[in-house]
Amino acid sequence: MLSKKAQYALKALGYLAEQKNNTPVLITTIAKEKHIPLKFLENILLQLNKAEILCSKKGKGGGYFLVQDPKTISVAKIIRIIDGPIALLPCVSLYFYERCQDCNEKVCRLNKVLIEARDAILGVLENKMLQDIV
Amino acid sequence: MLSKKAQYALKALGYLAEQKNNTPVLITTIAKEKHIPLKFLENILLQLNKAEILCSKKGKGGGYFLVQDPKTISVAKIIRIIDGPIALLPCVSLYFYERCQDCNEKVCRLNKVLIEARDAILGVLENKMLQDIV
DNA sequence: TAATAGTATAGTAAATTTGTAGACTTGCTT
DNA sequence: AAGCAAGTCTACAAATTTACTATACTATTA
Repeated sequence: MLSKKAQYALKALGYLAEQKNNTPVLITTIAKEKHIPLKFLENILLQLNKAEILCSKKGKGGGYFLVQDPKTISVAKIIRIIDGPIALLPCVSLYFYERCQDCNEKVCRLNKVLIEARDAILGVLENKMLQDIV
Repeated sequence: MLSKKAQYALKALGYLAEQKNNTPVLITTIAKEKHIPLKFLENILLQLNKAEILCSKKGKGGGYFLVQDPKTISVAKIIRIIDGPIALLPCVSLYFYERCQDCNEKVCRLNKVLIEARDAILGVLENKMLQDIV
């Protein structure tokens, strides 16, 4: 399941993607519009900023705005930045891979099943873009 | 991601599915063979027992054994019993549905995307059986 | 009836999630 | 250059969940 944080991130990014001319929006505005706790949202936006999904402008008239075209940011990418792996176990994760102890991946049948499951869900989430959820 | 509990459940059920004649196996044996903390495993097996995935026999010569054919128990079912929803949000869960506040499902585009994602992953997990992971 | 083996309930420690506080930095405007 | 607007950073704290433990109980069978 997605965390609240990831849900908030998707909502906030959706809101930014809706803006005309990609003009800076105040954190406060996003928080109010999307009913997200202000300070929590600050953290989230900062994290997305560091991941270079969005940019900020300080001072008067500042705020957050998207850096990339909403057509090019996948839902999978956003989820990974906030929640980490999409796969059901680390041993089948593409971006957060960790070896299982107690199990030989070459032989493990569960591994094979979960790789199939991962590919199935990524088939959707990698191809759905921010634009598709506004 | 799957919890340890769900991983242990899959391992334990896999072990039971491997037994010839479906003869009762001691919790202690499963715990040792599969390196699962004994008391934790007791809870897990009890939960699977209540969900009617497996049966128990008390007294000498007792233990746990499968009630159903491993061909008929899906990986999805086991995960649901232990971890609950497979979907990414409650508002797209088939078995653990809860309405979103703050969002109209009829209009919400994220809802549509996550339903697609759910169907994709269930396409795999509902069709992979316990037998497929031993 | 003693030993075996599962049942049930509650508790606890660690980790994670969710959210808060407050001081700090940067940049715009006058 | 002053002063305010707005994002940055670090740390903390409450709530929840996860992973695991303890203990007492019940049912079965030799």
